[in-house]
Amino acid sequence: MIDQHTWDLYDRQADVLKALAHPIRVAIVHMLQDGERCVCQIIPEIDCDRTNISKHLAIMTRAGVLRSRKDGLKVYYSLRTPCVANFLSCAASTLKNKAAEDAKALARI
Amino acid sequence: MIDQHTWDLYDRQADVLKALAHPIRVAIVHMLQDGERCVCQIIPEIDCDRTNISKHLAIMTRAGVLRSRKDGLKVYYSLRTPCVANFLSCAASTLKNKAAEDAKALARI
DNA sequence: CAAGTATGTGAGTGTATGCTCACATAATCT
DNA sequence: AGATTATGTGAGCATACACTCACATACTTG
Repeated sequence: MIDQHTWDLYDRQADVLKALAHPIRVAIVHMLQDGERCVCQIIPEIDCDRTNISKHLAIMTRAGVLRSRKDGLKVYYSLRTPCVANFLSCAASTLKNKAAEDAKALARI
Repeated sequence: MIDQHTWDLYDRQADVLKALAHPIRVAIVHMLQDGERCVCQIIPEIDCDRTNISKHLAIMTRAGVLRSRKDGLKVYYSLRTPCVANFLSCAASTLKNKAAEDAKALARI
């Protein structure tokens, strides 16, 4: 049986993962892989309501995935922990792997 | 502007992350780090409804995170892509990192 | 083949999440 | 100071998700 303290940890780890589990947030993390960007650079790349992006940035910041820095009118966001970028490539290889196994399974039929 | 094909990729990457973004599923991935387990081994570790665990396993399998293998009455689950285990340690260091920065920010006040 | 064991599924309900709109704040510029 | 630009926030609605219960399937064993 998993004890309460361990569940708390799993809860918070899940929160970090939740913070990345949305296509728009994946896109933002992808953009930030090459360094910090201000909101005004992120908005034109992602075709959706401005305030929506603000909220996605807030979610990731609250979860500890992003860090923000204000410079004049602009707010710059960056990845707080670079390892989160690996999530994306691992997710990609998971998809590839599954596609390959599914194809093999079909071939067997 | 991000094109449609790239959004499709982000969508599917987000699906993989969603498949891990739940405390129970984090716990299961944690268990499977040391190798495959049958459902009957997972259930007693996690104190919740049996059918609920079935559904969480189905979600992760559909997303390509887990693989299942039937042996007699039992079904054994394992990680399809070992790199997903890194998610947990990266999530943990994200939490640690954020805590450290928050503490530093408080100290500055 | 009947009973038992291990696991999966569909329907219904409650809660959480995402999105948009109107409004708020904060720094800059004239 | 007043106007403008960049960003954030709260309320309300729509959708998605997690959970439970009753039921279904599939293999095994007497």
